[in-house]
Formats: sequence, C-alpha cells, structure tokens
Amino acid sequence: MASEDLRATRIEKLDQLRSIGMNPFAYQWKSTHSMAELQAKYVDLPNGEEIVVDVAVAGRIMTRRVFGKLAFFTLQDETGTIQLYLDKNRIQEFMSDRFPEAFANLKQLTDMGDIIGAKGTLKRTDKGELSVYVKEFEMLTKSLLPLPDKFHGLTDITTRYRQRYIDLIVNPEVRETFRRRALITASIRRYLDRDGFIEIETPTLTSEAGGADARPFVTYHNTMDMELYLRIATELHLKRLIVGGFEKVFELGRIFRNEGISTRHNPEFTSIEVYQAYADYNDMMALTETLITTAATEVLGTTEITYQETPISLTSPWKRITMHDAVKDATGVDFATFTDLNQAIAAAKAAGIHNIDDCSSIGKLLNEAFEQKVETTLIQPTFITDYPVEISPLAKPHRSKPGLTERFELFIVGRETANSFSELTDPLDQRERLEAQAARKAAGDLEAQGVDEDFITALEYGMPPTGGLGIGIDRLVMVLTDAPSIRDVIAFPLLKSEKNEDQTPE
RNA sequence: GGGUCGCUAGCUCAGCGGUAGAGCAUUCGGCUUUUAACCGACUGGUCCUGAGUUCGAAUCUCAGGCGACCCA
Repeated sequence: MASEDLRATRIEKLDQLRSIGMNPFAYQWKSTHSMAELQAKYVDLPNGEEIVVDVAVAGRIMTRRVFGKLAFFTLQDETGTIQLYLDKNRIQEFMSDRFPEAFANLKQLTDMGDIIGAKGTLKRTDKGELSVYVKEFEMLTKSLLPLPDKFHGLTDITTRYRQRYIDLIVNPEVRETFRRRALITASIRRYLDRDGFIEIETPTLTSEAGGADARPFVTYHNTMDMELYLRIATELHLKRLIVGGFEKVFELGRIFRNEGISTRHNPEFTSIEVYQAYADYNDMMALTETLITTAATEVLGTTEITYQETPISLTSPWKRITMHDAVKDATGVDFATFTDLNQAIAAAKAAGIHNIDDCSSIGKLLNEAFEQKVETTLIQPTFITDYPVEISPLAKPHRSKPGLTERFELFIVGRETANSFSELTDPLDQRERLEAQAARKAAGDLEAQGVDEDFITALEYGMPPTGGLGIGIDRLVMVLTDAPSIRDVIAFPLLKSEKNEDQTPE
C-alpha cells in the first residue's frame, strides 16, 4: 500500500477513536514506573507468576502480536521496553462500562508507532517475559505514519540523518549515544564547577572572527547595517574575562567554521575552552587528563576503552613528546638542527614529505612533516608539545626553546582532540603576530585572522599569566561512544537540502 | 576539488536489455502464551531526475541531484 494510503487509513482511525469517545491526542498521563525500573525491580519474578500491584506505564507500540482474544504489544519508553499482556476478558471487565468494545477497539484502532498508556498488574509469562497484565489502556497519541521494518529497522543513512527522530525511535543504540554525550558534558561541567571554574557565555555574533585560523560564516544585521561573523572560537572573549579579573572561566558551546564536511568535520561543532589565571600549559596538560579520564570513568566506568576495534588506554599519565622529537622519530629528520630553510626543504623532500613548496619557514615545514608523517599514527592519547611560533599566534614563546611556543595538542586515534597554550600575554608581541596574520588575510588567505583591536587593548591593561585549553567535544564523544563519524554524535548534522521542487520537469 | 560506491513499494532488499518482484508493514478473514507469532486472501511502484542508444531501458551511455566512504 502506498504511503498516502497508509496515512489515510490511520486518519480514518482517528475519526473512529473520536467516535467512541477516545481522544487520539490526549493531554496527560501519569506513569508509576519506567520500563527499566519495572524490569529491574521485578527481575526475580518467576515465570507464570503475577504480582497484584497496580502499575501504569506509557510508551510507543513497537511490535504487536494479536490473537483472537489475546494480544501482546511491546511498549517502548526512553529507558527500555516492557510487554503488555492484553487479555480480552480482563480488558472487558475493567473497560466495558466506558468502552463496550474495548478489546476490539484495541485490535482495530491501534498500530505500531502509536503512543499509549496502560494500567494493570505485573505478570511474568510462561515464556519468561515480564509483562503488564493490562486492565485498562488509553490512546495517548495516534501515529499517522508507518515505522520502519520491525526486524530490519532503519539503515538508510540519509533518512537516519535527515529524520533523526525515526532513527531514535527504532535504534536504541542511537539514543544511548546522545544520552552518553549529555553525561560527558555534564561530567566536564561538574568537575570544573567543583574546581571553582565558572561558565560565562560569550558572543556568537562578532564583528571580528578571531581566536583560530578558520573561514567564518558571514551574516548581516539589518538595523545596525553591519556585517557580522559567527564565532570560530571563544578564545578572545574568554581572555578578556581573565583581564577583567575572573581567574577560572570556561565556556562549552557551539562554534562555526565555514569549511568542508567529513567524518571528522561538521560546520557547527562544540568546543569547550577553559582559562585559568596563573597557570601554564603544564597545568593544562594535567587538567586535560583529569577532565577526560573523569568523564570516561563517570560515563563508561573505565578508562580502558575500545574504539572501532582498537583498544585505547585513556589511563593517565599520557605520553608526552615534543613535535621535534615526534617528527624525528617518524622521519629520521631532526628539524631542530637546521638554520637554513633550503637545507630543511631538501631534507624534508628526501624524507618523502610533499606539498612543501609554499612553506615559508622551518617551523611550517616541521608542522607539515608532523601532519603528514606523525598525526595519524598517534592512536593512544599523546600530548604533542612545543609548536613553532609561526603556527601559534596566540601562544607564549617557550621559556627556554627559541622559535617555539608553550603549546600542546592532544591526539587520540590520530585526531586532534585538544589544543592548549601558555597564553601570550605580551600585547606588543601579540599585535605583531596578529598583524602578520592580517597581512596574510589581506593577501587573500581566507583562514587568517584579522587584528581584534579591542582584544589587544585588553591585553595592554594587563592579563595575568594564564593557561588556556580547548577540547573538541564532538571528537571526544566519538571516542567515548565508539562512533565512526562525527555525524553519529551530532543529533542533527548539516546536510544539503533535497531541493525536490528544482527537479520537477517544466 | 578528485576517485569509488549507492539511490527500485512505508521499511529491508532482489532483479542488471524483453509483462517490476520477495519478506515485513498495511487491508480483510481465522486464532487466548506470543516475542521477526502463525495460517489464508488481497493491496501497494515517478525503479532519484533529465537526455540519449535501442524494436524495446529499472537494467547500457551522458549530464544533473542527493548521500556514503577514501584521497587532497
């Protein structure tokens, strides 16, 4: 039967429900238990035994097995499922005063996908299924559209992303992923709160997109007649708060980067940035370990996990290695020994590093070598430390290593998962570095930052030594939920519109 | 941006040049211990869109749309 006919059949049932005095779109229902609570509480009830205790449940009908005078429905709520044992004699006994044909109504007017409430006692069937032995049922919401195949479920990836609600209804593991995501962010916030950090919300609409190298989304404010940019990082505003006297601040929120889409990139994604006055990047490394191992322990109960069949040990301490040493180990080339760019380029080419013709400094060459030869090999959590100054415009110069900064990035399963510096607090140095960025931007680099003059002004009032940390929440959730694609941890990932009207022939 | 693969009934899929199919769901009939219930009967299609090749296209070719994965 075609989709429209299936829907029409159910709309017909709406009218029938109304005609017998049952509202197909009810106002309220009070359950006594969730499905999981009942399953846990009565786990020891023997087969064939009934407990005379009145319970009320509500949920969506996932399967129906209907006999002449008996029916079994599987009812699903957020926590799980329970079977309804629907016996004609019993239902007629308790409902026939209001609904003379209650059992026939149940058989004829309910469908898979409907949301119903049921009251009754508890009984474990002879076959061992804990069931609500129903006295009364009530239609709560009539569903007009058919659910996917009860056995094969929904596998079409396009529908799963475009109509996530269907995916959530029929795939319990998808609900579990988003439940875990909420637990992970709650764990992080709880830890920071206990440690004296406060969360302050900073602007999403900004007149200058700074704090990272990324192309921003541009939008427009009508009454102010000005272009605005969606934030690409929360960094520069959170640092202003440190200047203002807050000593431990963070923001967990959405940022936007106008870039490509892949299994690791969505144009809007979630980061947490944390800033702590009087701390440096060593303190931030410790905080990173603590936040992630705490979340893993609280949500998964362990720091020994499996990601896509690879064992990952999140148990701290994690490996720490400088970028120079990591590249040297992977390629045999020690870029720290070079003083001449051409010499370094020759060595890089000899080591098989490609696309280096526009590397204008040894530091960029080192970074290119790192990205090509090291990054994907960092499966176990690893802190890569001491990045070149050329690629770290907001990081403080290393206290003992010229040309490098006090910066680290955390890699897990070959992906950048966190980024942190001893924050640059020298306003004169900061201005020079941002002006170099602005020159690149003027030359056409769409990912380069401009100079945020007010941010420089804030630094001139004086920012205490500060450690800053950013963690990519989506990538962290991927690791902790064993999700292969970032779209699996974003409830409503960005997809192209289907544009059906454009395909209609003239 | 490049490559590979996919798009057929509400869902899951088969069909790969000769009348568009199956299972589940739906509809109707039967059934008081099922759990992919079962038995019987019926119904259901823009084969992603457009153009081309052909006597004939879901099938072959080209262009486009959407999506997945890999690479840059």
